[in-house]
Amino acid sequence: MPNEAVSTQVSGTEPAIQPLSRRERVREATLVEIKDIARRHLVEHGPGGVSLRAIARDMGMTAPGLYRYFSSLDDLLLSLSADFFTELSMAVRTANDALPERDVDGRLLSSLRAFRTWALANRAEFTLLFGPSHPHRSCQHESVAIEAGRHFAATFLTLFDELLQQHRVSLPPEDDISPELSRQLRAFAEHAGFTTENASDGALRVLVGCWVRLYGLVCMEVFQHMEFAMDTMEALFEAELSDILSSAGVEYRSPR
Amino acid sequence: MPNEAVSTQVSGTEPAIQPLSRRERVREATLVEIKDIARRHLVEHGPGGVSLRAIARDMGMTAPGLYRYFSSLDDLLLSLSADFFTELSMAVRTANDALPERDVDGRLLSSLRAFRTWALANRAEFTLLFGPSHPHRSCQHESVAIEAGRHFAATFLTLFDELLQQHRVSLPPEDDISPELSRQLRAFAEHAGFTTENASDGALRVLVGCWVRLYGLVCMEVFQHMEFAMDTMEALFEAELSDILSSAGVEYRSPR
DNA sequence: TAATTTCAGTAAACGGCGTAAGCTTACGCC
DNA sequence: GGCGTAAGCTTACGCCGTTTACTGAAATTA
Repeated sequence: MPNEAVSTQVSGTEPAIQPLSRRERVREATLVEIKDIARRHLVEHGPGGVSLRAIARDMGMTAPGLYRYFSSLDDLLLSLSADFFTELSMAVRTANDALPERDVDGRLLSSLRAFRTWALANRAEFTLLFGPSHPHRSCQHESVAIEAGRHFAATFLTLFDELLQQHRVSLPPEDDISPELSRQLRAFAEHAGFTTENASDGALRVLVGCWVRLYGLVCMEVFQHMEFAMDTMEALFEAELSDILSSAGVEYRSPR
Repeated sequence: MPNEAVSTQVSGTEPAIQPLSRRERVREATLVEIKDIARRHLVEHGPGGVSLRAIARDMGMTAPGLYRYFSSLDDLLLSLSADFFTELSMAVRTANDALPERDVDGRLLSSLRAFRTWALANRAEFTLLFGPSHPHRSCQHESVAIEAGRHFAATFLTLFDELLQQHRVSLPPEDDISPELSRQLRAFAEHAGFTTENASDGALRVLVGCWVRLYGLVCMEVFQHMEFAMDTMEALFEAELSDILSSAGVEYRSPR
């Protein structure tokens, strides 16, 4: 039994070393080729414009062959989603790491801008991640993508957590938060894996408020619902960014 | 030439009286039947789950026959979009008209809640209107839908205008608005047909800010990106609504 | 080395799709 | 009664996802 593989890997993170058999190496290569081509089609024709047959044709093979790699078209798109989430996470983290650690404000600004930048440079991919969810395949365990999504969320959550560590966030008055809202905020925190001591209801309220605003802003731009009037929404984004962050006690600085 | 039709109609708004020939009546009936069934499919299978063949099958006819009514599937969906925009406009207007005219705050609150309510009761329809735009058919003159969309926007714009008439909106400091942003805000106002004297840069800034937040909030709920943590986002919506409107000088009141 | 298992990829087929071209048939008008 | 218009049909083309049964080569075992 030479070239034993995958038997004692650490977890899903990294395959420890690389005792990949030849079979497994070529399989891995085919897998990434499929995903590369699928992404190209996604970018060129949007979600819904991705088809197994066209992908297979581009690779010089037949569609049923792809079923050795993905159990369905949906499965392929889910796998792509996972990739995109980690790519987006990396983009944000990179922007974050470009600034000195103690400059929390700068890192936050930079991270949020990186989110928008990635979204605009990868509209179709963003749509897949943050656009309308499929009607039938509900949010239920689409393991890969959901896990990557959680990981992406953590990127922002830790950043926000750092902000909380420093006193500065001005929290909304306690009685502004209804019991109902409080319950839902705590449920959110739990499911998102945000269980710090610092996470008071007020802090969660601010966090979610910021996220919703950022999300709306970027969606509007990516989905092009202002296209008829604005060529780019950069200026509006910066203005809103300033507002959003000031609600979290962060001092705005213009980019560059 | 009895039963003369459509010769002297006022415009696209209403066919004046109803000198519709029998032919035209039955055609009209078929047309609404197609759209009714299409909407059912849209609701049941989402956009992308609407197919001419399935619609035709449900009506007991064949797909090519539908081309007598719509020049393509896309054309049908566009026509549906237009209908949905006017339906949504009506829902908002109805909520607005339920309160006394001088209660601007109340009418605004009621209108924004009606927007969310309609969106949640008509997820698929909302997605068609406000979800990702098709990649290839850019926003270019999709006449019917674009016109209905403009009409919908006007619903909110007039409401906001009333708010401006009364001094109360506290405008952001002038120098908070970059020249770039100013230019884009004015472009937006012009394209949206919002040309009141009251529309200072500051006012436009507040208006667009409110709209973006409302949009993001409702998108997040309709697209179910918080589903994993929150069953309903009602509480969060009310909390954000309070924030949003306070930025426009409107006093929040809880519903009912 | 020979036998055997595993598995990537194929061909054929089923049912579904949007759409174009050409034909039939009935309604509405003179 | 005759005729034009247009609604709806048939047929056809080329896409699509997915299933089934198969081939043949590589990897494993003996």
